[in-house]
Amino acid sequence: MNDEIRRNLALFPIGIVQKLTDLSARQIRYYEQHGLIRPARTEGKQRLFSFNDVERLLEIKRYIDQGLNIAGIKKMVGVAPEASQLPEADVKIGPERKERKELTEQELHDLLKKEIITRASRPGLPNSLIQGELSRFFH
DNA sequence: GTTCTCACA
DNA sequence: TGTGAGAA
Repeated sequence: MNDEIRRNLALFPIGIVQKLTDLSARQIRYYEQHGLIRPARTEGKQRLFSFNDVERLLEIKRYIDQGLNIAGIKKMVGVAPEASQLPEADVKIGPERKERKELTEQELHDLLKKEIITRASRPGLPNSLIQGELSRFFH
């Protein structure tokens, strides 16, 4: 499984993302409306965020803290005009899987660790997580 | 229990 | 942006 796929796997429900980013569900949904992120959806309409989405939210959060508004952030992050509905690497979490696997704190840490390790081993760090934000993941 | 959408004092 | 209603 390559990084591209792994980074785009929709894994987290909005609740997890809230903790990861310290953003309110309201804000997260609001940013989605403005095309800043485009999480996948389960058949039940629930949002599923990928690592890429989380990173982008952290990036957005930085700009918010810097006093930028949505309009300014759109330019910074680069909002794909008609990308609001583009199919993203989706994950099968539907009827066929009776119980949606719960993401425990431990599993979450493992996932994040692996993700971070792969980035750390690649000096090029394209869209790396910010050092300061990184600490949030390791309590 | 969690998330979704929609609407508003 | 927050919050509450009503549904899934």
